[in-house]
Amino acid sequence: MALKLVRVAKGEILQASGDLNTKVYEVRSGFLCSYTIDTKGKQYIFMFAPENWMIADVALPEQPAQLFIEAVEDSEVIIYEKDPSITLFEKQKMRVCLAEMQTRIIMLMSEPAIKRYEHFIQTYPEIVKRVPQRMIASYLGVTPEGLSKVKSERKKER
Amino acid sequence: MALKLVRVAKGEILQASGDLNTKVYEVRSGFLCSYTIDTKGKQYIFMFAPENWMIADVALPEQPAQLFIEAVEDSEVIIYEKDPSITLFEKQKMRVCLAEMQTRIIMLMSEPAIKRYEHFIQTYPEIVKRVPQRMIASYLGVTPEGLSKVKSERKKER
DNA sequence: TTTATTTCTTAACCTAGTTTAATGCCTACG
DNA sequence: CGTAGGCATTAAACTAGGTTAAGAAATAAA
Repeated sequence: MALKLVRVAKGEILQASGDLNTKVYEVRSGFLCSYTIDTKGKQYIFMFAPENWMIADVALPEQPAQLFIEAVEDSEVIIYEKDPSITLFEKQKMRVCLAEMQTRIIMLMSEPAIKRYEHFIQTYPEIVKRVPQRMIASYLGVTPEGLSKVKSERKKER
Repeated sequence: MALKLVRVAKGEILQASGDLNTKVYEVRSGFLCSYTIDTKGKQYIFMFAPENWMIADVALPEQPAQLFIEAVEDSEVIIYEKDPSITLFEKQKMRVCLAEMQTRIIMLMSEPAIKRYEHFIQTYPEIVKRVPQRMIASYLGVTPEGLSKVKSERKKER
């Protein structure tokens, strides 16, 4: 399997939405994330990937990528060519990712923004320290303003 | 790997939320679905599984299941013990399911209910024929009333 | 067929979260 | 040092969709 180690600087884009032959990225150090952008230019964080995580667009192989993959911090990344692909995904790391997707869909449907936020900071306290809040808001499916709002409402209640 | 073929009647529950050692189900004939229920008793469809689909709770193995798995029609189901598990998931079928989860998260965050609905009936016209609309609404993260509403608003616009 | 049960739709009201815009805060950079 | 760009917070106005309730329509059961 083709394998490559690259260094990317903060802000660099490893893969863009629309790209064909997407790849699988493993973060050796640093921090990546994936996201989409809608027609109005609004960004939606899809996944965070700190050290030791894998990140990829899991759209079907013939399809163009739905996601951008970008470095949130300077990072060292191992790039796997996707072809023999899913063999990677079955590994433990991918299980965590799958489970996260499941929980996330459920929460997007059934929990209000504040609950999703509280769950997130409890589950991923280290990520909270490393990305701006607006990215967390985006990951949770709320606007930064919306998150600020529900947070301050929650405070008042006490 | 332990393997079992069972017949289940419509409405039968193969696995309940909270169950340990969850299994993987392959639908030979009929139709299954998975869902959660919140504290108020409201149901949220997580996945549909017509013939030849696989369905499972992908929460981590030590964790209790988040999902119920239930027969929407009388069905024949192959049950796989989960242990050697992910080997199954990597198969093509699971890719489709993964891709669907990705698209769904993106759409839950970025598209209004009506767009999600239109995408669904276009992508899965056969499913639309087989399940009541309230289940589709639930899958899309809207209430049945909400779906009726946006549908009739869309009609008026023309 | 008649009855019972579930499903779909409509309507009035309500709320969580969006949008837009302004303000203050940092941090980076000249 | 000052200033420019990104980030967080707040507030006012708005809206998509939720909630509740009731009626119509379709399915299933008897």
